[in-house]
Amino acid sequence: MARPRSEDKQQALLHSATEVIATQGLGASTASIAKLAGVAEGTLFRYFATKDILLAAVFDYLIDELEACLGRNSDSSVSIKHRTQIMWDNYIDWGIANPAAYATMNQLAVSGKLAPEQLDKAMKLCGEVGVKLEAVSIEGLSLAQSTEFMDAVLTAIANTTVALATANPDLINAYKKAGFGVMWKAITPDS
Amino acid sequence: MARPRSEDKQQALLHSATEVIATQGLGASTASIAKLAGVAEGTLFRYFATKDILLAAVFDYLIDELEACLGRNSDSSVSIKHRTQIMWDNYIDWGIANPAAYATMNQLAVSGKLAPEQLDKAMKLCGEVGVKLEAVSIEGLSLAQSTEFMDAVLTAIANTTVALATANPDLINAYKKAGFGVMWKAITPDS
Amino acid sequence: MARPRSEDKQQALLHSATEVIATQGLGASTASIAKLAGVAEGTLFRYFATKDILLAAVFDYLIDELEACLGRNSDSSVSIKHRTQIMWDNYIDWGIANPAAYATMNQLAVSGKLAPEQLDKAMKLCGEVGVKLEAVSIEGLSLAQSTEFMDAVLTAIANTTVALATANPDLINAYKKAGFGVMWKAITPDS
Amino acid sequence: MARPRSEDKQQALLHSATEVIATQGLGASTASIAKLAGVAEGTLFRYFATKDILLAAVFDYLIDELEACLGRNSDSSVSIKHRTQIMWDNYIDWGIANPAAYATMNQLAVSGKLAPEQLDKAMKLCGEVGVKLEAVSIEGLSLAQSTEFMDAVLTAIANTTVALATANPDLINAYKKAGFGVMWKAITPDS
DNA sequence: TATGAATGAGTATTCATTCAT
DNA sequence: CATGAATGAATACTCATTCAT
Repeated sequence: MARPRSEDKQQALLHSATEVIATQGLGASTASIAKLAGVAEGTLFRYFATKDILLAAVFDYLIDELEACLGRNSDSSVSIKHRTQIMWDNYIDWGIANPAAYATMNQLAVSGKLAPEQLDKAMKLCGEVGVKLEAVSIEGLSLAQSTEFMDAVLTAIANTTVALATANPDLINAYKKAGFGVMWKAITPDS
Repeated sequence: MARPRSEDKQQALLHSATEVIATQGLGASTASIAKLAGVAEGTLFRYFATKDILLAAVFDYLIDELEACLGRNSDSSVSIKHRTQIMWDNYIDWGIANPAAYATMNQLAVSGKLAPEQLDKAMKLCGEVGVKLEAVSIEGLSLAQSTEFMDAVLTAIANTTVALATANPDLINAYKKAGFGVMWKAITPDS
Repeated sequence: MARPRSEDKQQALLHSATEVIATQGLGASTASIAKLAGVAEGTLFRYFATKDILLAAVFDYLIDELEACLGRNSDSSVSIKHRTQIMWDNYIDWGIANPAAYATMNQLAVSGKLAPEQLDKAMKLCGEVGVKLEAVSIEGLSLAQSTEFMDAVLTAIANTTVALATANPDLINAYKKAGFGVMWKAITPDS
Repeated sequence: MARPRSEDKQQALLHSATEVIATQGLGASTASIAKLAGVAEGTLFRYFATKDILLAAVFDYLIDELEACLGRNSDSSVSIKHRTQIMWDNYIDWGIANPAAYATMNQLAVSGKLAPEQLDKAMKLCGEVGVKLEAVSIEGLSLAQSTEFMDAVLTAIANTTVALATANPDLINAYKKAGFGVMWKAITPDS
């Protein structure tokens, strides 16, 4: 199975899978994904040899999309808290603006079908939001373990924020702000 | 007059479903659930008319189990923080001791197959861990919304803690403590 | 399986089966029949060892009911045509008044589950409507065969009449009269 | 570009369904129909999305076959009665020659699974046998209702004739002739 | 390379019948 | 004798995957 020609079709399939899984769950048929992508049933398997491979690719694709939206906060002229808040806002906004992507990512994350590295990468990405903080070491945990833990907590709070904000679109800004406040308190070492 | 319906079989099915779903996902077949429970395929449907009804019942069953394990911390002679920590520890311990239950609850929670009331109840239950805190009102949110948000954050941090502790059983106590610390900071209003 | 006690339950089951089959077809479950009859699932099988035996009994039961309604036209003081018309009217009226019985009889008649004798009896019964006519012998057929043929034709016309009359309740009398006219012409030998 | 959908398989399925239903009734399994047709179980559902759709298609298929066999009696040089008799004979002959088709049509006709238009078409087709007769109006019925009634009677007599002739193959010609005689008397207005 | 027809194992669910109570 | 819980084979239908065109 040589890498097939059309980049377009590959993207269309990943996008279609995101939408279909968001509404129908992981049990969504490959046929329905192919249909929404505008390709034939068999064509899907030229790009992704099995359904599980497709699902893993969807996760990677969504992580990449999310990463692209987060942007880089290399501007060091503003405070670390402010830079963090900008990334936080980007993250929440992305989640709200792409509910299908958000839902599908969650489904995949708990599906047990992803390689550990994929989940790690997702965690890391979220962690980046607060990564410039001087690393905190938690009692009883190595530095790496502490960071992993903090990343995970941050991710969890962010997802919670997205979920509630999506459910109450009128209060997006309030949730965004509240989430940031809670997150900041959670990951900031005691003074 | 006929054989009475067996409470045992109902429990066996709920338990079996928990185990099977934890390893095979929500797509686990009703046949495999019945088999592990030691009953005939058709018997499952005498107790749960459809698979979806079974799934919802599994969630309720797990919530009830969790609730029973949390216990009541009515002993008012100790500080509120200490009482909260006891419940927190119980919650984390339960999650670690029952990984199948934990995994299945998570799968169900994101499945979209549960009634809103069920999810609410789960959130409330977790929120109870910190419920004795004087309620905090978050800027821009009503009191109820603030509480809902805090409950959700608490749940998210707890789940994160369970996940990491389960993955690194040697560090259970460290994660438990770290999780509590982070959670406490997160839900405590700024002084 | 000794003949069970309750005549009532037997009748209730036959009646229930008639109603249920009329609406759900021969695939209607024994459970639903038992339920409508107000008895337990297993009880049905004390009265009718198998579903097929029940179905056959339903047919016999309906034939008996029909027979009872037709009455006897032993009053020889009126003309044969008039006596025939009275029976015809009774037959059509019964079909219209008992649509479930009529529908179920038809379903059973084409089901292939009845013994030939049962179908014969049904035909004979219908044939009785015109039985007092001097038997006509049709060219190429024995007397018995001629009678059988005439009975069948009569039955067919009667059923047709019932079907159309039921579909257009306003025109019951017109159909009844038209049906009789056609039937009479059909079975009357050429003068 | 892919394998074209096979007209053969569609026909094979319709034919197979006709045979299987004739012997096993409408409860015949889709698996058995597919097997006799020589295709996989799943293939059946590519051609007919549900069993009910298949059943309806079988009816249409049989009506078409019957129609083709009836032929046209446009030869106006012979008397109307003679032309009618030719069609009558064709109809009866078809029924006798295709007992499975005949049985299946009857089962379907009383199954309640057909659209009214389908039953209408069948009736019309049979009615065509006698259609050239000047339309008779029956007392109390509109012209359309009279025609419908006559069509139904004609169909009923024809089916009766087929049934008896099939049961007694030696007497086919006698029944055919007798049936025509009765039918002709039935539908001819009184002089 | 793209297509979609074909496949057959797998799914949830039903049901006639049995039998412990 | 009546009950209804238990059974497991059977059913309509789905779907990931293959392969002829």
